[in-house]
Amino acid sequence: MARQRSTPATPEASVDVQRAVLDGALDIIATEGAEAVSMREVARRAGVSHQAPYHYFGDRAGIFAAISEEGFRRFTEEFRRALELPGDVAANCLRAYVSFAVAHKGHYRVMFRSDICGIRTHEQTMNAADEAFLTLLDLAEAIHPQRDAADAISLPVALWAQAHGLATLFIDGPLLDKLPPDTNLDDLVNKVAQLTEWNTK
Amino acid sequence: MARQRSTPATPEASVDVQRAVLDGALDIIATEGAEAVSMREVARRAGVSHQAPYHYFGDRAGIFAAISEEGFRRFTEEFRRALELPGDVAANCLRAYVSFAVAHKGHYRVMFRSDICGIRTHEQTMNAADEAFLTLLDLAEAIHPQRDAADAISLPVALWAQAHGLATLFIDGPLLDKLPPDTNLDDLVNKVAQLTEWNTK
DNA sequence: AAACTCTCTTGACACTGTCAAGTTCTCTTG
DNA sequence: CAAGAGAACTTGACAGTGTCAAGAGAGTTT
Repeated sequence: MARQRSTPATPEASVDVQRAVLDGALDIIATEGAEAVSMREVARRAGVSHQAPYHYFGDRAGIFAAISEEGFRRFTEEFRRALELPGDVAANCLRAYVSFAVAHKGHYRVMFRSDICGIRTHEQTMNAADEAFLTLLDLAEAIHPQRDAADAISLPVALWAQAHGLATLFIDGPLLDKLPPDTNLDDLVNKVAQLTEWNTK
Repeated sequence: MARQRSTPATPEASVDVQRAVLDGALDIIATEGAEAVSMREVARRAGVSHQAPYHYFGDRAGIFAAISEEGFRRFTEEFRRALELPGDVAANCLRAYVSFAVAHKGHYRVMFRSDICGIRTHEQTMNAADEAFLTLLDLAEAIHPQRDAADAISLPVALWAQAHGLATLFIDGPLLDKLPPDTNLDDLVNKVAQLTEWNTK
């Protein structure tokens, strides 16, 4: 009832449809997984014809690419904030990484599925992913500024692996079934952070 | 030409069909991803009718469950071997974990996709996964035997996250695009292992 | 030889992604 | 202010999909 306009072909309305399609897809991905996303189902949820989503996104892959692009942009924002917090920067960033994955399950699931994320096929998605990767390099730099220039990649990879592994185990892996039922995930992330020392010799 | 028998309804032949279905599916998963697996395509590759795979596996989920069960069993074997190697046990196991994922991409991709792995729905798959998890606990025990019994889970989780993160970044993530083209993956795994110290205070 | 079971096959159904071709509205241009 | 352009859709069609239902033909058991 908020919107007065009822003419559908305005730019404003088109944003609504785009958003509704993405939100519908995200909801399906978060609850049922990416496989369950069908063009016709998201169209149905958005209250448009089965062909309307094609107008904006080209095809199914286009929807996933849009989702992962949005995900990478939001991720970059949140991760940058964590980078500037006072205290243990590695622990802060690990927390931020895992929090993002848990809070934006739909986005995260698409972002790190190379078969559907669209990084290789959609330029804007690739750019967004590149920017996210830069924040990771910044974290490595913050942890160990004067590291060997010839091996600038090992520490970022190690950091990323830990965070990504934890995140995917939480949202998709069988880990949750293995934990004691009263486990607090934040505490666990903190403990893992405490347990880890990066040997920067 | 190796097989003389041409009667299809023998137990021997049925094993062939089962195996052919799984191998066909694994090939599709490793090259195109799990989405691309269709009952009719694996049937076609196995040279049987589109309904034959249902006889053995019930449905699509049944094929994935069989694949991840097989994957967990093989994984347990290989990981146990690494546990008993001389030298740095953490590094050995990290190498074994990542090697398994890279060498058995099809299996690994299914094993750690909670939406299709069948751990929650297929008992035998769950049992195989449980056994694999036990090997991980053994690794943690080998690294730090006298750790706090009240927090027996943090170290296994930290180890698992690192290995799983590295493995998934290698086989599915955008990491490979970020690495210098001449990077040796084994070397990188070794460097990550060297970089990591578990703070067992 | 009859019944049963295992290993499949054929046929049908609703559903899917996507191509092609309208249709309806808004906005710009003359 | 009429005409055209273009955006934002819709309707229709097609081949391909997962899966249910109902067999068919071997082999084994009784």
